[in-house]
Amino acid sequence: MKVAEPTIERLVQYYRLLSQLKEEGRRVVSSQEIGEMLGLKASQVRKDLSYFGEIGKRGVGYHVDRLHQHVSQILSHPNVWKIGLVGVGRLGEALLGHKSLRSEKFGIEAAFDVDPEKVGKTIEGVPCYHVDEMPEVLKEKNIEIIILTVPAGAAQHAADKAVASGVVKGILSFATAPIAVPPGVLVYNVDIAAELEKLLFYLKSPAKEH
Amino acid sequence: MKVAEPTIERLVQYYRLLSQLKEEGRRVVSSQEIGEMLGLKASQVRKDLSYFGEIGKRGVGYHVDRLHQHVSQILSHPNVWKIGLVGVGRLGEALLGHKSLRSEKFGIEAAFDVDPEKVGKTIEGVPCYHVDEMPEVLKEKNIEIIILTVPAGAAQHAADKAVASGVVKGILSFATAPIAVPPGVLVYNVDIAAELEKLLFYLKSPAKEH
DNA sequence: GTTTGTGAAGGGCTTCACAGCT
DNA sequence: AGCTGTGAAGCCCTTCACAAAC
Repeated sequence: MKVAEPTIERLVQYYRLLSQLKEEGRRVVSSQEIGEMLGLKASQVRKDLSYFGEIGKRGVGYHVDRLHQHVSQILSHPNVWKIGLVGVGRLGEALLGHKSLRSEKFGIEAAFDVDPEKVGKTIEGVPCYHVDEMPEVLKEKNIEIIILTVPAGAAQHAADKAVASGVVKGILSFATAPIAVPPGVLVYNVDIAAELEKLLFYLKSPAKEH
Repeated sequence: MKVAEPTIERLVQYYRLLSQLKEEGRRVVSSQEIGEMLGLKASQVRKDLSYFGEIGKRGVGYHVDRLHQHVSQILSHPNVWKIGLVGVGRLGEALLGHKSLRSEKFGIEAAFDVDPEKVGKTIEGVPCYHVDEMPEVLKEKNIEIIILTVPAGAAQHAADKAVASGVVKGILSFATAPIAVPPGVLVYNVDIAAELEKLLFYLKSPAKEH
């Protein structure tokens, strides 16, 4: 089954909204209502949800509990992902303690840095190792995901070292530098500075509403 | 002139790369080379750069200095943007000290929180005010951009308060909740948890290389 | 010969519009 | 009558391919 990336992004939003509606005791919701709450067209919502089978009831809408479980199923994975975080600077430390990076579905199991002040300590409940120990620790703990929060200049080197372990399948990078990886490894970039620059550009030249 | 959002995002990358090439003393670069360094097709690079006039030399390539200045011009703005950061938690504090959010083109001028421990202090060189003081401080300092790093539950309220000042034009939100703003205010979202979920989804069901 | 600039083609995501259930 | 599911249309961005410039 082929699913577009924007659809997956919205599914995460649907999931959050449905969790909330469920808590509020809401039983049924329409694509129209979901759209209004998330700023999307109703047709977009229906198309997204229809990719994974007919789940709504025509003339009625979507049953909140049922849809919640359905979306959860789509986003679920068989095993619990183990994550390693490389670069325990301010941003890295912030992410180590970030609530949305803790769940029953994944968790940060190890941190890595070069600072002797940090190596050997436990930060936000996560043990910190030296970057040189990465290959062994990643293999030992079977860590398949890496969060990269190192300075741009160190990003490629850190990525290489992580990938060399042979167990890393995906990297979420916050570095403002493009990183190259061998085929089979998936990289997503979160470029905070670029997001800000985009915002500033469209504020300068008023064009469209995002 | 109509410019696509993905183009602006890439322009930021071109700018960074050109700054680096300039420092290395490089004089000329081709679209092919830029593409290889950033992981883009050469035709994409040329199309992006051509939106803003003919800047390359056929048969030669792009003059690094000239192109650097040209891209800088495109991304530039007449005034220096002043930014306010709302929510001095771990993530907020990390962003206050983040190098890529400091430049001659913009800067964080004020932080806001409700924690009495933080209000009145100067954090990473930025004075911290109480959230209740936002309207006056924003107006006084003429702060037009807001970075939102508050918990999801507080995001809409904080956004409302900031927008109520009347001077805020753009919001960069890190909250995992959609925020509604009146027309004329531009919102960009950085959803870290959603990026991670996307990565995990495509790792589960091996599909395309990003 | 080399590399840019660009119209045209291609591909992918969104929106429309309506058939199909309830 | 109300709302979903979906083929078709529309729109936007990327890629191609080649003429034009050096």
